[in-house]
Amino acid sequence: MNIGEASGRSGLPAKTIRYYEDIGLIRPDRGDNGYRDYGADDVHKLRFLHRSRSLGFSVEECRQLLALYEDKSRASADVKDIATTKLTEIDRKIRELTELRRTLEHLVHACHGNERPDCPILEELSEG
Amino acid sequence: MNIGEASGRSGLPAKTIRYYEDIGLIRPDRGDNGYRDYGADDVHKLRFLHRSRSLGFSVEECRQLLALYEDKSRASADVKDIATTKLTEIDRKIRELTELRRTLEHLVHACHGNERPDCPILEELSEG
DNA sequence: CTTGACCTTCCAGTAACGGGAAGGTTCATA
DNA sequence: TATGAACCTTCCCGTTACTGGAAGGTCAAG
Repeated sequence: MNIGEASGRSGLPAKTIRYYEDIGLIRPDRGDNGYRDYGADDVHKLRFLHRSRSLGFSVEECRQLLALYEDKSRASADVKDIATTKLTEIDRKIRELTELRRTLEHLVHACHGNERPDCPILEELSEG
Repeated sequence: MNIGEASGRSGLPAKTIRYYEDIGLIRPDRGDNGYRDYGADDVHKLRFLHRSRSLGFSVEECRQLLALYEDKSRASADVKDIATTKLTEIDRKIRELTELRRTLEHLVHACHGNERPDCPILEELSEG
């Protein structure tokens, strides 16, 4: 199938699919006309990539996961390590954002948001 | 003062300070030797930038905040609008990450992480 | 035979810097 | 006075993961 259909089936934009080929994640066949030709397994990989990217794995992590997925002799512990590390990162991000949220909300509440020029938000930003 | 001292006082790397100049956020004087020469107000602005960047405002938002900060006739409502929008964004990010976290944790718990090649994480990634 | 929807490659840009090269300046020390 | 370290300068490339667009080839329908 052409890239348009592979795009439709995988949910990834054609541009992204070409990019994934550029960086060596997939290697579709080519037709006589030069068009890329995707098989069912290619689409399967693309869906795998789509899903793991949307779960917050970086492209390089996806490359590792894909390699593990294709290596029938790999240990599931390898995969679990990657996912656990990612979980820790997500936890940290959530903590940071929550802290940020608290500070920002404090500022927003302190500002009366009227026509007068005095603004506690700017004052705190300039001193903090 | 030279860029090194401005860096030390503002907490921003010298590279970042030069970058902020490139994109027009600050305009320090220059000495006869070509060195940048920062005054107390420059450092003040740099600290303002440092603080607002660390609160999650983009550089362009910082540019707006800085303009508002320097515009003595602005209404505090303008500032509050920017901060409130940012707060909404942060809330959305926290929600997305929390959802991600839940899915990933589910996967990690489902994986026994032993030497056998079957792995629920990879299976779900390839189907999801 | 033409039109429009595909497809191709390549080039450039995004956000916000960081690394490092090549070279000038300043200051303390031998 | 020389010299070496520690500054400073500009410039260019690399990062992440794409996205947009230009210029041009291909294909199916009418």
